[in-house]
Amino acid sequence: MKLPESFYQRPNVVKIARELLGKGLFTRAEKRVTAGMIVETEAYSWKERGCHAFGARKTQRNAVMFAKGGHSYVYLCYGMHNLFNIVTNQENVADAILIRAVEPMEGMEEMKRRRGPISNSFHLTSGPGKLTKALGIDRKWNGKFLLGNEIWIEDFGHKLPKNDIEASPRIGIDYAGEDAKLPWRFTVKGSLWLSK
DNA sequence: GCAATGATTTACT
DNA sequence: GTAAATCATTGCC
Repeated sequence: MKLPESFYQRPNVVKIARELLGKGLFTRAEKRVTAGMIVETEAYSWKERGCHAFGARKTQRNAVMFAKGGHSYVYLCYGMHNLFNIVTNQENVADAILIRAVEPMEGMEEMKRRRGPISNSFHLTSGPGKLTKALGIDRKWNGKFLLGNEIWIEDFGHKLPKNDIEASPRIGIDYAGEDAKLPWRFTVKGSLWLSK
């Protein structure tokens, strides 16, 4: 079943990031459904430098982070990669969770088609820029609500033992200084689909 | 108005 | 291991 609105609107973004592991991310693009199990997330909060909305600075790009929890935040990085985030917390509190990797579940052939014939299946969704391409997410998906029929997250009853979850520092945000060391990255231990 | 740069991926040395 | 690709957003002039 789909995760309820209330799941995203709780105040502790780090806790939500951890709980998203093992959940299913579904998209319906070009009339085809594709889905993957979330195996890697990172939490971002307006209180630390790693976040686009650091210090509650609102800009045109990150405006959707200030919406209430349960919206999607998609933006372009390095000029060519769409990164997918989930907005959490209450309205005007800019917290978000970056989905860094998923394990393919449904629509494998469709995802391979979008990614091109070159990449083998293990590289299909093992990175934030790759999974958005595989699932058909691009910047037009920014600001969508995660309870519609285009994109949503399901709890499909996957059992994830607590000791299979690992926390580590986030990746690629060296510019954030001390905040870069926060152990706000969560991964499923031993998954073959983690980003490298 | 304009230059700097990034929550990355890929290919090549 | 290193570097290039490539562009919207940002912040400063």
